Amino acid sequence: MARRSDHAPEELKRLALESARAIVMEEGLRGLTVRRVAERIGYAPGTLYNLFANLDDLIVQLNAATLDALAVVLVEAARAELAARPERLVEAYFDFVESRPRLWSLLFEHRLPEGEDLPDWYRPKLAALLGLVAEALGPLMPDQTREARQAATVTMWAGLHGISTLAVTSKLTLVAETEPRALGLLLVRRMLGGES
Amino acid sequence: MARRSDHAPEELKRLALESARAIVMEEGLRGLTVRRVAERIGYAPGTLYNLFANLDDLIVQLNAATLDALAVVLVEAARAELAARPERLVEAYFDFVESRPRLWSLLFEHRLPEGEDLPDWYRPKLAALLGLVAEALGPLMPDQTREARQAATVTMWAGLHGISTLAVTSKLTLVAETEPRALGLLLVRRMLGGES
DNA sequence: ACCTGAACACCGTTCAAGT
DNA sequence: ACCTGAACACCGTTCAAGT
Repeated sequence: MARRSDHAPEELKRLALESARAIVMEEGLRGLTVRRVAERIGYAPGTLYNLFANLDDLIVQLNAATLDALAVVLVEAARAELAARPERLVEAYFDFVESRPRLWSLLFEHRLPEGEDLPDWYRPKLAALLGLVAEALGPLMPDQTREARQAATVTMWAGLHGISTLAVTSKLTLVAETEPRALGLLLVRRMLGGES
Repeated sequence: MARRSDHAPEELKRLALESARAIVMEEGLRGLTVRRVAERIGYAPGTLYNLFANLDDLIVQLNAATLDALAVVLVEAARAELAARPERLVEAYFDFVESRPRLWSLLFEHRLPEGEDLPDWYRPKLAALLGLVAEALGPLMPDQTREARQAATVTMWAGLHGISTLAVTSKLTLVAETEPRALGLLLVRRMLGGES
């Protein structure tokens, strides 16, 4: 058999990524298999290998879409007036994580095989997110060198990631009596040189 | 056949965990399978189910051993005189991560199946590590309430985790021109209220 | 050009049968 | 009491054969 359906290849890819997203949102990485995605879109498993190099490639593309969605909410938060930005950004970040914990987890739970690197088009997405935060918060660190501002931004970024990861895997709750987002805000304020 | 070897069950468990550790150090989580561990210790796959509930249980026990090893190096670092502790702790932490990146990655890459919780004996290990850091650095935050000190400690802990994770998965290098451990030290100093 | 379905080489886990 | 080996129900991936 062939040409089982009349989906254009781009359409089919979109469908596959959407099915994968649904599976991850329901069951996390453990539930995501090539065969289940194929079944969900009504094609044979082999068909997915016309659309993606392999399962890792599919996951990386799903993660890229998640990063794009995160960028959208952070851009919105960065529109706030300068003084409100730290809080708004932290709120937006944690809202995002808490509204799709498994999708967000996939961003860091998935690792490429030993020796494989993220594709070239992926890294600019990461850099853009960082740049967005740096631009939004940079004015709050006026007396710092560019290098110092960059270091502070990256540290905030990684720190928010760490707090969220531990919170999502419940490795924080039993050890901290403070809400993750309060810790995030504390981190950002201290990194900005605030005394709060 | 039976009683293939004369290993006491505790000895056999130790051997299995050691084989698992070796596999992870060489190939990471992706290379770690029940069948390969069994082969490595010279037993049938089914035997491992006499020693562990399943593969997740084996991994959790391996991770517990990793946490114990981390505790050892942090205790040593915490012996330094008060002013040197932040730097010594950060150095010890990153030395640990960089000397066994895949073993350390396993701590966070592995997730229990949906709805399963870490065993009761695991959480005190986490709490003890946090407590160790809190005790070592608490005196550097004398004018803070107990709650504030705890929040600061947890934030540092999660932040170091975030920096290390992103560094190990090379999601930091292309975006930061600063060494991970320098970012870690920056984080800790700022969280302690330093102006550096 | 695209898709199928079977095949291959793996998995985790269970369990009757052996000692 | 402990271990084996086969079985079961899955995997990711490939590829000849079909349209």
